[in-house]
Amino acid sequence: MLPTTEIGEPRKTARSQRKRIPREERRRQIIEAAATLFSRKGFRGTTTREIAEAVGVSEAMLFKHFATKEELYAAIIEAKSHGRRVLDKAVEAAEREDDAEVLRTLAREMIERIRADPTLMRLTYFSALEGHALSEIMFRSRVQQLDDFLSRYIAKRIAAGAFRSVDPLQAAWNFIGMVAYHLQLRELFGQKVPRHLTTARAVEEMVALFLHGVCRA
Amino acid sequence: MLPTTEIGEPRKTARSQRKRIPREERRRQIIEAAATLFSRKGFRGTTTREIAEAVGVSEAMLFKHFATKEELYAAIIEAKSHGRRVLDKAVEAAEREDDAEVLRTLAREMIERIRADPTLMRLTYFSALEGHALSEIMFRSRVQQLDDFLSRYIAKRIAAGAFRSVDPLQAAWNFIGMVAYHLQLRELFGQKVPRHLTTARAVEEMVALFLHGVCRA
DNA sequence: CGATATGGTAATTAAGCACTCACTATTTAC
DNA sequence: GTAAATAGTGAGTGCTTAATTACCATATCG
Repeated sequence: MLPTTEIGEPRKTARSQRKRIPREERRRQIIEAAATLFSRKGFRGTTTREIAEAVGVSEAMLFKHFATKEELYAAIIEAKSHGRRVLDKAVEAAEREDDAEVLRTLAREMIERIRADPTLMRLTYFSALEGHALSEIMFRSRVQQLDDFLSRYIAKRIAAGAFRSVDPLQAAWNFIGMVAYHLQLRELFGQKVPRHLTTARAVEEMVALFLHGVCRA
Repeated sequence: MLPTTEIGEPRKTARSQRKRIPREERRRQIIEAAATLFSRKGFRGTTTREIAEAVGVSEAMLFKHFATKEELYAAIIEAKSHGRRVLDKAVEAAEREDDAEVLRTLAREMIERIRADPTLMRLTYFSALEGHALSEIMFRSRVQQLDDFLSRYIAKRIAAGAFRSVDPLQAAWNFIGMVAYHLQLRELFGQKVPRHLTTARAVEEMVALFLHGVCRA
């Protein structure tokens, strides 16, 4: 309403020790903050103002980096989707044909990574539910490579005569499903778990069930 | 701005064949429409206007029935949470100690119901992600009773010497996890599935894997 | 019939939203 | 030092949203 000249304007040049931060780093900060917020409250549930506050800059700054909120979202997917692969360690065990170790490592890696930072998991669920086109990219790059790796491994072990003749893809889904449900219960639904059921114990049960389940009877 | 008297007011009494519908039925209509929309676009992603339009009624009407959007949400949970139990048929098989049939029925029921109407599943995910306090109620009433039933059944079969001595709760989670992941892939992530992997086939693979996995070797 | 409760609406309000603009401060390059 | 480039902002804009208000229409019952 009133022109800004109204107030005495104590232009605190001295106080304005605004941190001038190089472009790329600011960009990373924004992506990081936005990812956390989106994963907690969803795309629609997060305001650009909140993101700006979390970073400690003005909203206008966000839009200097990303023309739209949507574009910021895309940048997050882009940044998060090609992280290190979950299965580096498992590949090693697979070469030695150490079945139990392959499964154990796979499960542990999945669980450890997601527990350390549930952002990506939640973001993926949110995207899928909100029907974001980008959810597919996220999903493909993360989950599907697991399916591929494990189902191929199973197929190989069947060919080698070590496993029964099950459907490799379905078998892979079955194992990954156990792990995924474990994570879902704990990270998403906050399910209370009896004390004796440690993560390690749970993983061993999954591996044992699976291996007993597929071994040639 | 202008007083409403400005326009000639063509009070179309004749055209206003407004359907006067009894209170309770309207209420149900609203809940049904809102549930569908919330499940598709989330609580925050759905506007009261959309809901009103879907019902074919003005927004004001919604607020005559439910003081706030939040209250409408609560009513949905209330209405949806005590549906028929998923496990009526499985209980029967459990009494005959027909292991394969127990698991098969359980899996089939879960899959059939959710495919027939994914509303509840999606609503549950949304609530959990959006951190709605009500998600717990939904989750408890729906998922947890499955866990309870199956883990008790497994415990019984271990005691009877039919199954290996696994952890009953973890084993139950393992099986339900397989089914849940199956649903998640198809209903949430729209995963393409090879033609030979019909639902029936998938269920049989799950049951076989589980039973081979827990039978006393 | 007329009084009354009830189903229904159009129009409005106040807040919140993504996004813009005109401008200021701080570097960096010459 | 000065100029060009770059990091940054306060104060909007116009639109959408949940929620309200003030008023209409129809059914029911004495």
